[in-house]
Amino acid sequence: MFALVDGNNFYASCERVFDPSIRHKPVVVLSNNDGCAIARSAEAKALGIRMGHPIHLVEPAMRRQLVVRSANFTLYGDMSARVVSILRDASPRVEVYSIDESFLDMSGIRDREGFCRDLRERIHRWTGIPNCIGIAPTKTLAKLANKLAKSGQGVVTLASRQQQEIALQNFPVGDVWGVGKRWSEKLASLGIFSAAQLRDAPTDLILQRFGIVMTRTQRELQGQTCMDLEEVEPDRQQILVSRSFAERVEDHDAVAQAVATFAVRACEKLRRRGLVASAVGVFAHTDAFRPELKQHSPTRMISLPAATSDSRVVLGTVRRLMTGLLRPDYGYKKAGVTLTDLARPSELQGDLFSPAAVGDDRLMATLDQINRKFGRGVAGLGASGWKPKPAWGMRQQMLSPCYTTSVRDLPRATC
DNA sequence: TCTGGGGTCCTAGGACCC
DNA sequence: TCTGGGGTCCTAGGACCC
Repeated sequence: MFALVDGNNFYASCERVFDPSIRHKPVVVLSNNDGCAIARSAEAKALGIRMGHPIHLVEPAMRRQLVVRSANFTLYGDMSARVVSILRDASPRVEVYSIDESFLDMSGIRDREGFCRDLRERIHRWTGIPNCIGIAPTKTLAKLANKLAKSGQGVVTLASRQQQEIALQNFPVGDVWGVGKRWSEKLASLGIFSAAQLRDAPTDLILQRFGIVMTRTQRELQGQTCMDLEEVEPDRQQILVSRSFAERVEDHDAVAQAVATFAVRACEKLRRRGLVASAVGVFAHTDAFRPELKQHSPTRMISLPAATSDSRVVLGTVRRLMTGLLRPDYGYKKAGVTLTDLARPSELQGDLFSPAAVGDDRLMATLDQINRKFGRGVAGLGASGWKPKPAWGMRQQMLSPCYTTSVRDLPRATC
């Protein structure tokens, strides 16, 4: 039996924890560059603000009613860690599925509903994050139960066949975990509209039309566990750092500096996970939302002679990849760096004549330590350019303080 | 003026091997 | 004239997730 704990409107709720003045207002959190809505409070949803909707397309009159915030992932990540620590305290087996969702193993717990009600209350009281919990024999059903819990009850159990029957009859198939927009359209064309209909559809038809993944979903809806709790996060296969720029950038040096910055950041992520990369890629895009402008989306990838997590090695590679990549007189709107062929250094295949991995681990560890202690970007490499306001910077005009991770941003109480 | 970022898995098709 | 069977690896594209 699984429980899925999910923070309600997570990013919007994080914004509210330290700013009571926006508690009952329609709050919208925007994506990087203040582009699209990526979280909405209940009030904002009620006003019709859709997920992923570009904020500049919202009517000005409506826009004025909203409390709009730039995404503050430092804050959300820290709040998430607080919630997870409560979960780990409550249950020995936890899978952190995303920044705002975790699965818990419910086996051995007699009064599951009571347990989850307590847990829900504790999370809210200790962190300020409202949340809901769904309980069911499979992850897919637990996700479904969680969605039902959002409409008021807070905790929903779908343990018995009877409970599942009523719930699945009325549950739109497009809201089932693993069924996206495309699949739900295709399912509709086959006369499948509800979760119950998908559960009861002929398996060979589902396999033939949708593949193995959907049949797994179907089995999970039938109550058969296909997905276990993954307590240990599997190693990444790829690390990608990319950003859209606030403005189109024609200066190739500025793009190169942006890409260098992303490469350094990607290497930090790589080292943090204890991995090394054997391939490096770069890409850039012009502004796809301006079809009248000249478009160019170059991409390049190269295998390294030896695996590394050394920023200097990756930067040198990135510099070579960037040479001649961009076209003169084109304005670029986005760029990124990918690290692939990731591995643990101990698992690398050696070579008689050259080392399996290269780089100075101690130097990099020192660099990481300095930046952890004194703040990101305190020490680094010159290729990033080091400008306080680079041409490729992000737009973040409504950023909230990092209340929980920066001493300067500690909330103040006045009396 | 303004449109995110970071992942996963599966499948089909082509190149290549013996 | 005739032209197999079995496999791997890679890539691109498509679907999904938060």
